[in-house]
Amino acid sequence: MNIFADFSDRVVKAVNALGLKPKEGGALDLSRVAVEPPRDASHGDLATNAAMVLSKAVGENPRALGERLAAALAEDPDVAEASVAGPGFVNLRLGDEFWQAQLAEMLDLGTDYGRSTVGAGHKVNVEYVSANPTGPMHVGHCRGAVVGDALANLLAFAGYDVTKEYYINDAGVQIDALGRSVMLRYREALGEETGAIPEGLYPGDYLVPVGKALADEFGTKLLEMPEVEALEVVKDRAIDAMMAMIREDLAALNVRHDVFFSERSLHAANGGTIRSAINDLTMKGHVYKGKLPPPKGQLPEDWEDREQTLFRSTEVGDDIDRPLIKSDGTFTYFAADVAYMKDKYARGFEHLIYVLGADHGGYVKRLEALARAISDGKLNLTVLLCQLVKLYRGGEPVRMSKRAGEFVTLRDVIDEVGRDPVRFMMLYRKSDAPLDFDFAKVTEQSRDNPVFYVQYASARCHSVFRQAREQLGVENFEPAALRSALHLLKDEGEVALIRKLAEYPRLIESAAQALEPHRLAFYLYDLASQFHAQWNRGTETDDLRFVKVNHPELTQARLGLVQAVCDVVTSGLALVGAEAPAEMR
RNA sequence: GGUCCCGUAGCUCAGCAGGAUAGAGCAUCAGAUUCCUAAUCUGAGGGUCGCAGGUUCGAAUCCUGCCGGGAUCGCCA
Repeated sequence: MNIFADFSDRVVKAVNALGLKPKEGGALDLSRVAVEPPRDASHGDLATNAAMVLSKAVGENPRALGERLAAALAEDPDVAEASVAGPGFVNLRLGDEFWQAQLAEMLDLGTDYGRSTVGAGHKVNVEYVSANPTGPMHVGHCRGAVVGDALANLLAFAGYDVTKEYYINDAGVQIDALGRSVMLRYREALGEETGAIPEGLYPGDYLVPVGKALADEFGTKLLEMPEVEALEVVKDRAIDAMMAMIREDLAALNVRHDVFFSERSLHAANGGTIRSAINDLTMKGHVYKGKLPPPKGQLPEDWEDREQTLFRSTEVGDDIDRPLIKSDGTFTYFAADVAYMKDKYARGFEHLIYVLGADHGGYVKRLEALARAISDGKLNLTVLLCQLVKLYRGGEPVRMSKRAGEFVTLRDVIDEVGRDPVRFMMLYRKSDAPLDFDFAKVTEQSRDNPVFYVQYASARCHSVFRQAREQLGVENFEPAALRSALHLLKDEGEVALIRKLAEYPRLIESAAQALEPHRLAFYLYDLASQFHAQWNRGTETDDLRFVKVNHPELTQARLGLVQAVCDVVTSGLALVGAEAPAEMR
């Protein structure tokens, strides 16, 4: 349960009970009333801005209104103290019993604690990765993959009906190049002397086994058929092989998609699907034939004014109209997107989320325009642009040359630093800020590394349980036992920890609604920090140790708290896509 | 030139649909190990939130304009 939402209702009730009337007449606007954790814990457990937000409409001094509201809220049995502070905040302090009851509820729910229904089952499609199937995934794909996956996890946890989708760009010139590259490897496998890989083809060694497999399967048969036909076969096999490789890369990163959607399938049957999607747009008056003005600034050298079939996206919010059919009659990449988005809309999605790299920034407006045109404004569309990841090794930038086929693959990164650190670090920054990724630092198992800090909290929880079992001679602590004496948890550090845990449901909801999975990583860091602090207080004050051999009841209560911390850390790390280890070596 | 993103402590960054005295980590300095993993913790110093206006009870947060950095800019995907 989100206690902030709960108390927000209670505050609204209290406001209503005061019988406030707006000066201007009509109904009182309560939409801006909020209940939040106060910035400074010394202010109390909860704070509401209600008095400040309403004072103007009501024509009453905010502090005076606050006093009346505080008096009303003090009637609530869970409220130990209600006071007015600052410009008119009403601060609430809740009784220990309330927090102990919260903890009991957390323990009942286990790792389901924090699961929410704010999503109300709305159908959301999260499209991410969508790397071209022309080679293994490289680091550039990594951030979008993790952000998209964690976001999808988060949305599902918050009650949305989420589909994780991968759009396979298996059409277009890069696939032709892939086909010809593999054809070369195929002939090579048959013993032909093929020489150097020509410019424009993919030189990577990873295509060698694909050529070999073709040689094994077909022998020289492909050489005997017309080249166009042979290339189709080769492309088929090559795409399959590349996607198999990509799926393995994704699995290594703990990324799993529900749907792999092929761009090529849209082009099948002579582009019928795309043609019909364009027809739909045409019927709605969004398509015309014409010429685009040249881009401002410096004119491309080979600029030629040509007539194309254009999407009148400027009428639905874009800056410039966008080509659908090239001057030579073939479809643009965007044309396939029209059909693809139409398909998503037909599948019943209410919200489409695209996780794209910063280099696709120029694509955002036309996608938004397209969503409006296709659905008459009913379809929600959000593009999450992930800024670039800069790789460093001990402070020095890592150079990559795509042309020479020298790039750091995703697999290289995972092998070197491990899956969990990669996932966590990719989320330990908001996605619209660039991210520096230093191999040395991420590998380091130290305080400089937030991944280990959080995972250590999980390990420490398990360690406390191990110690408790040993010292108390108990084989296993029953869930009921952990809950039996929670009333003994009165230390301010313990209650503070429960408060922090109580923020989790609200965090899930707000992070999901804001589409900001990084908040989860920061929350986990904070929680771990508070837990480590409480643990260490036991080193100063013996009474505060979690395991007290002479006080089995108190120990059980504290183990209950440790269990709840463990559950939230485990749950949060699962959303991040990392493990919550029982011990660290 | 157009569009989008960023600008917060020496460095790397948080700041939750505008709220109280702007927070962490690193680095610096001073401390804590007869004690559940010191992979941890406690404390100190460190800020004109790029600049200038505006909106309002209240702005790091919203609006406008500048400055600085990055991404991108017809028939590539």
